[in-house]
Amino acid sequence: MYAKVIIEYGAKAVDKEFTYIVPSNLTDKISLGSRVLVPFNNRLIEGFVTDILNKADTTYELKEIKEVCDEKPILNEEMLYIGEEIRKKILCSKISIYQAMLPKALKADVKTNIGIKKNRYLTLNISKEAANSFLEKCKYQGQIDIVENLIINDKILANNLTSSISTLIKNGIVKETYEVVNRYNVTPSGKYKKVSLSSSQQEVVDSVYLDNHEVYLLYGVTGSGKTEVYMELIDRVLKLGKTAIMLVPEISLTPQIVDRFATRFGKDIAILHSGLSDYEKYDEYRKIMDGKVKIVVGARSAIFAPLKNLGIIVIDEEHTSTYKQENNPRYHARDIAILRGKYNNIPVLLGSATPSLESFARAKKGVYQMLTLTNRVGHATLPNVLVIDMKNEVKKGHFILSRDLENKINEKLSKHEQIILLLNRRGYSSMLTCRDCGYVLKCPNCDITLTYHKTSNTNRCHYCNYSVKNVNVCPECGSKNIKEYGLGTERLEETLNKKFNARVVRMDIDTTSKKGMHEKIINDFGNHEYDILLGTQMIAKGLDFPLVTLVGVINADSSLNIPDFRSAENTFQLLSQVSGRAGRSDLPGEVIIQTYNPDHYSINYSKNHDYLKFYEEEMKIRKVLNYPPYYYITIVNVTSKDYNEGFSEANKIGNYLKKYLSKDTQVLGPSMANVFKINNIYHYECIIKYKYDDKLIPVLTKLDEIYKTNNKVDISIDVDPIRM
DNA sequence: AGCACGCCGACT
DNA sequence: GTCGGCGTGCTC
Repeated sequence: MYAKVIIEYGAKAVDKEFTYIVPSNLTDKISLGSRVLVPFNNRLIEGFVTDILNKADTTYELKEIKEVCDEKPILNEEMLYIGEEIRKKILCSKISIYQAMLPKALKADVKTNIGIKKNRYLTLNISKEAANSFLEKCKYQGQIDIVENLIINDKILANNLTSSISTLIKNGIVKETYEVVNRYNVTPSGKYKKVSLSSSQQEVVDSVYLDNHEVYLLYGVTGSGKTEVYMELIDRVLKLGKTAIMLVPEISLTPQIVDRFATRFGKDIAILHSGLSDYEKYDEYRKIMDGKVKIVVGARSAIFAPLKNLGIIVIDEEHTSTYKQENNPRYHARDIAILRGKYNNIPVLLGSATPSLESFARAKKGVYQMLTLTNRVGHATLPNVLVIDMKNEVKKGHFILSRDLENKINEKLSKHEQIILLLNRRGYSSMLTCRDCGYVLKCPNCDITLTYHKTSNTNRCHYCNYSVKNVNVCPECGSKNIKEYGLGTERLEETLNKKFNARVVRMDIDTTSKKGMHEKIINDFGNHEYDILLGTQMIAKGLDFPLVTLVGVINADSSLNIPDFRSAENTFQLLSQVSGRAGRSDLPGEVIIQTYNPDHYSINYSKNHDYLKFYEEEMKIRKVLNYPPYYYITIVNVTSKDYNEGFSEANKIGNYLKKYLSKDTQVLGPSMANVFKINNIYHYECIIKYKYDDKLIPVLTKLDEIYKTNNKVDISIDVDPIRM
C-alpha cells in the first residue's frame, strides 16, 4: 500500500505530492486526510494523505510513513474536495489551503504541540466506612484532609499532584479520573429575547428553500432585523436534523451577535474567531469534529468548519473585505461558501445593507435570488443625516469638530444619550512635517509617512511597525517648527476630553490589542459607563446600542482618497454602516458627516440612505472603466529586494502575459504598486482585466512554475483582489 | 522550508 | 593551515 502526501512546507519548490510506502502496521490506521509523520530529506516532518494507492506510480526509491499522528483523519472528503477546487481558482500551494482550514493544533507542523486539557479528579476507591476507619489510623494531615473532603464531596478537583495524593493513589484509597475541559465557554448575557418576526421578515424566511442549492442575497437596511431572519432559518435547518455555519466579519468586533446566538441556541454552538487562543480554538474545533455542536459562528476561516450534514451557510455583512484573506491562500469566504453550498446541495444566504456591487449585480441578473427588507423593525426609523462642508468650518477655525457636531454632542450629553464618533485613522496625527523646509518624517523601510503616537511618544510605521522616538527639531534643517499634521484617534480623544465633560472611550488597534479588550469596551459602553465611543472603522459594524442617538463621522474623506477603484463603494458602505448605529430603538437617530467633498455621490447617496441610486451611479463608472462587476481582475504582484531586478522581471512578466493571454484580455503594467516599498521590498504589479479567458489559469500556473526557482524575485497572484 | 555541499576570504 | 560566509540544489 502506498500513500501520496503533501508536506508541511509551503515553499513553491516542494508544492507537490510525495509518494510513501504505508508499512503493514499502519494500513488500518491510515486513511484519506490522515495527518502523518514522514521522513523527508533526513528529517521527520508532517503532512496530509491526499491519495491512497495499491501500487506505486514512480520508480523513485520510496521511504516509509513513520507514523499516523491522530486516531481519525483531520481532513474529511469534503475538505479535500474544496481544497482541490479552490486551489485551481486561486493558484495557491496545495498545503496552504489545508493549513488555512485548520486550527494551529491540527495543522501539519512538527513544531506545534497544542494538546487537550484534562482535569484530574479524585474519588474514593473504597467504601465510606472503610475510609472512616482509614482516617482513624492515618497519621498524615495531608492525606486526612483529602479523604475527609472526599467523604463529603464524592469527587474533588486535584490538578496539582501532591505527595499525599500519590500515596493515597498508590495505596488504593483514592482513584484518579481525567475529564477533558473546554477552555472556552460563552455565557449568554441574558439580555436578548426571542422576538416574533414581522410579516416582511417572515416572508423572507419563507422564500428560502432549504433542500436545494441556491445563493440568496438578503438586501436589508440597517436595523431591519437580518439577524432574526438568520436565526429563524437556522432554527428550521436544525429541526431538519442539519447543521449551520454563520459567518460574521470578525466576532471580536461583534460580540452582540454571538450573545444572541448563545442565548437562543445555547450549547449547540461553537465559536471560532481570532480573539481565541490556539488552545481555545482547538477545543472549539474538536466540538465541531466530534459532532457535538450544530452551529458554528465564526469569522472568515470558520467557513471551513467540518460540520457534518450541513444545512445552510449564512454570511452576514457579505460586502466586508475581511472575508477575503489578504495573504496566501487568498481565498474569499463567499466563494468557499458557494462551493460548499453546491457540494451539500444547500442554500447560501448573503446578507447586507450595502451589498458588494458584485453580489448585487448577480442578484439583479438572477444568478442569486434577491430578498429584501426595506424597513427598520418596530418604530425605529432611519437616522437623519447632515453633511458638513469642512472647508467652511476650517476657515472659521474649527479644524476637528464642526460647530454643528459640537452643539449636537452637547445636546445629546445633556439628555444622557450616547454618541459614536468615527475617525478612520489611528495614532495622534497622520504625519510630522517641518513648517520651514517641508521635511516629512518617513519610514526608512517603506514608502509611508510615520504616524505620531502620543501615548508612546513615538513615530510609527503602520506597515512594518518601525518606530522612532519623537523628534522636536527637524532632522533636515534643525528648525524647531516641526509639527504634527492631520488628525488621529488619540488627538480626537484628547480634544473631546478637553471640550466636554463626558466619559470618553477610544477603540482602535492600539486600545484593543490585549485579549478581551474589544468585548470589554463594547460591554462597558453598552452599560452606559461611557458617553462617547470613538474609534476607527472597527466601531462601524454590527453594534446595537439603543441609547446611541448621534453618530459623527469626523473625516469622511480618508477612505475616499485611497487610490482604489472601490474607494467610493467602501466609503458608501462605511458611512451607511456607521450611520446605521444611530437610532436603533424608539429614540430617533442623527448622523453628522464632516467632509471636504460634500458633493461626492458616495456621501450624498449615503446621506439619503439610497443604496440603489449609489449602485446605479457606481455601476456606470465601473462599466466605462472596465472594472468589476463588468470585468474580472487578477493582479500579479512582483516583489524584489532589488529595485532593478524587480523592474526587469516585472517587465518580462508583463510581456509574457500580453503574449500568451487571450486577445480580449487587457494586461496593464507593470507599474509600481500603491505603496511601492514595504519593508525594503519593492512592489510591482501587472493588472489583468478579463470577462472570460480560458487561458488565464493555465498561463498563470505556468508563470508560477517558472518563478518557483527564481530567488531574485517573488511573484504572488491575487485573483479577484479586494484592494488594489 | 531546511539542510548538505561546495567554493572563496580573514583568523585562533 | 581551518573556520565560516552564503549561493545552489535537493528532498518521496
